[in-house]
Amino acid sequence: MNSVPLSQQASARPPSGGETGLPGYLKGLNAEQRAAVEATDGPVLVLAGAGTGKTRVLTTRLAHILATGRANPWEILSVTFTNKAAREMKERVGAIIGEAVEGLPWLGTFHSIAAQILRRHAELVGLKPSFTILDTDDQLRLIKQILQAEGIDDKRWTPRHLASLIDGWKNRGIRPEKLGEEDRWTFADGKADVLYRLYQERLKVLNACDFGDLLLHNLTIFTENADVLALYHRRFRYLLVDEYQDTNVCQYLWLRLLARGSGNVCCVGDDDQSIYGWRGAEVDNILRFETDFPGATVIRLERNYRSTGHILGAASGLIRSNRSRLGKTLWTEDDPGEKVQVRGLWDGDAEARFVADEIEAFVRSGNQHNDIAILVRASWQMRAFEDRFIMLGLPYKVIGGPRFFERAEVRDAHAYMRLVRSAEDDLAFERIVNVPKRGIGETSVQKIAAAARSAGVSMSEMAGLMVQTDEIRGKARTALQVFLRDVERWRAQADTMRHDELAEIILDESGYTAMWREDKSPQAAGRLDNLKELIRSMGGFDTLEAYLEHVSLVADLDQASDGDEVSLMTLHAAKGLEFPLVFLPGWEETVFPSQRSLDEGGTASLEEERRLAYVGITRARERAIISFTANRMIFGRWQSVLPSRFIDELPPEHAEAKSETGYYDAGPGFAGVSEPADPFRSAYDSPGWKRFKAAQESGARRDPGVIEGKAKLIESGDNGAGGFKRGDRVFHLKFGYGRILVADGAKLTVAFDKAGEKKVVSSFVEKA
DNA sequence: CATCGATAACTTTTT
DNA sequence: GTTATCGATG
Repeated sequence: MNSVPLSQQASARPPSGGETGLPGYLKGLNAEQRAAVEATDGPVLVLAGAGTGKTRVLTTRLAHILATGRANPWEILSVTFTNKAAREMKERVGAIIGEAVEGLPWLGTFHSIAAQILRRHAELVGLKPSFTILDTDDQLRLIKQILQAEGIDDKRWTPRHLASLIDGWKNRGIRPEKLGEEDRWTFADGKADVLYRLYQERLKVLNACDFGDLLLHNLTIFTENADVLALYHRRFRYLLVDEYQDTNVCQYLWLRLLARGSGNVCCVGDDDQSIYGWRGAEVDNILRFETDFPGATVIRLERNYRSTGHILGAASGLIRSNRSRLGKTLWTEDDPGEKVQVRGLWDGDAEARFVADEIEAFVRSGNQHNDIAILVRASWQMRAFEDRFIMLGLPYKVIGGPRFFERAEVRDAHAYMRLVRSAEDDLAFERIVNVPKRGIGETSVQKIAAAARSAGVSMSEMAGLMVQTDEIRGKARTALQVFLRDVERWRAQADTMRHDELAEIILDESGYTAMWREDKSPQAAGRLDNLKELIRSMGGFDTLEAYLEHVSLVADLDQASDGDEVSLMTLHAAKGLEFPLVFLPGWEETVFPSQRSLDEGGTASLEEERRLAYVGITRARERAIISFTANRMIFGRWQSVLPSRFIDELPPEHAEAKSETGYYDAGPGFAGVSEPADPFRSAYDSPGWKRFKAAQESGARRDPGVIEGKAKLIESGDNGAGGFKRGDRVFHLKFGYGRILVADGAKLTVAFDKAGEKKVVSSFVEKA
């Protein structure tokens, strides 16, 4: 997923070892790394700082246990957080051992392993082994239905809110009956426990569970069935946990139960890189490790093989402001390199221009776009960069972003398949009875739902009954008849046909593909491509079940990682990656640290923001460039903003403010530049200055008169190269259809139907 | 029952 | 600035 070529991924570059008589895989590890590999028995905590060769230690350790015959591949439980990490580990262990690692059946993410276990013992928690795993979307719709059924105002108490509460409880291992008195009152005037229970009951009826249930059900099974737990105690002789700082309470309890068997549990992590507190991760888990597992060996990896001295110095200085941490001191033998740069800009557009200019200069001096990443706090910040890059024709890719399996068209297609596979799947039924529009409206669906629920049968079944009565009339009735008959037919075909072929037929015959083909919106083409991609990726699985399991546990499809492109992503998505040049824009109070972290959560959440900053800086190998602006458009409104406190916390000896324009020199107190009068601040606050800068900086963009003036001038020069000329209709992947206003060589000014007037490079559009 | 327009609510971060 | 939702109209 989203990967950068291997050469760019975290990789230790230890000194070449001169040891002889050692197994090859141990050579080249430094003393601490080797200790971490060889401490196989008992509880071990490896505190692996950024860039200290964590993945290498983990994979070598696994290889070591196998190579020394301490355990068979199926006796090792290795858990990671992301599928990417799991995949990488499989690959690297395979490379060391030199054979296929299909034999590591218990290497995977927490969720995929929990799902595996749950499928084997589903009956113990009242599910059938074929249970479906709901995604957030299904979950929300289910909760909404429950709220409506209970007569709760779903505006005042949003499904989203309840979903996040339930999620939080599950993360902490709390089942409905154990919900505390005070938690009850967190939602709908004391009804929280009732709603939580109803939700769980409804899941059971649907033979489904949500993400949090995967682990929570495991916990229930283990605590209530000693024999089952004993089975896994016997099975797992070694436990290996990656990114331990990201575990939540439920995952921690799960691990503790399993570790009670062999006692050989090795957790690798970095408390300074704990950035998932908002979804239940407990830094405490790693901070408490030594008390939780008495007699634990703790090994610190502090030698960094990734970044220059200044980058490490800046990052270390920053993270020192955090109070709750175990404390590590990263060091390197590399050059100090160049200081971390800090740049102040006027607004977001200026920042994007600055970054793009720096990128072009960097590439001109012989570097690759692939060597560069821009890391932002939140995805809305990406827009300014994308706009600029599109205009310049600068190649870039967004890592993370909207995910394939969560796209509406993909989920619709899945719903069709789910319904064909199982008539019981009410959520799937509801989702697509009327997609594409068949004339079966809200009222009909509600009628079916109500009747089905009171009769205790599935909606499909109830619909089948109702078309034979006068319950539903007219257009809706015939449409429903046709729909049910179609589903029946597909279901009959399912036995004799490959599942990907069938999927194609379903999408065709249901009119779903046609719906998008007739859609003229800019995204329609992309959606059709996604459907094609979906069919293609289904082909890679033996059964429909295997495919559906995959999509519910894997967040994304592998992105083709070819092409020389700048990477644009959030700080969260950047964890584990590294780049020679890293841009860290948007370092302003309320943006980073985010408003939310300032409003709620107190010190803990501010410290998490700081860790995020730390993660950002430590992604850089050679250069890190931090920037902030004086004005930022937030919610479509211009606000003047202050430089982030994190900038003040950078040690002056490792960071420097660079300024060319002269209107900004240094942030308040930054870099030891003491400016008692603080001219910068006062200048910024002066309205006159603002008006002046606003006029000067952004006149061209914000004043339509200027643009038109320029446009007219060039227009008279008429057509440009590339076969595009004024008046041509064009299509752009992001902006949709539009008409060319100005063609100036490869630079086009296009009035897009939806997106408005944009400047783009001709290679980004095609004739419509 | 569907379509269009207005309005309100909103943005972290994701297995 | 956008996207989801709601209400009035065809």
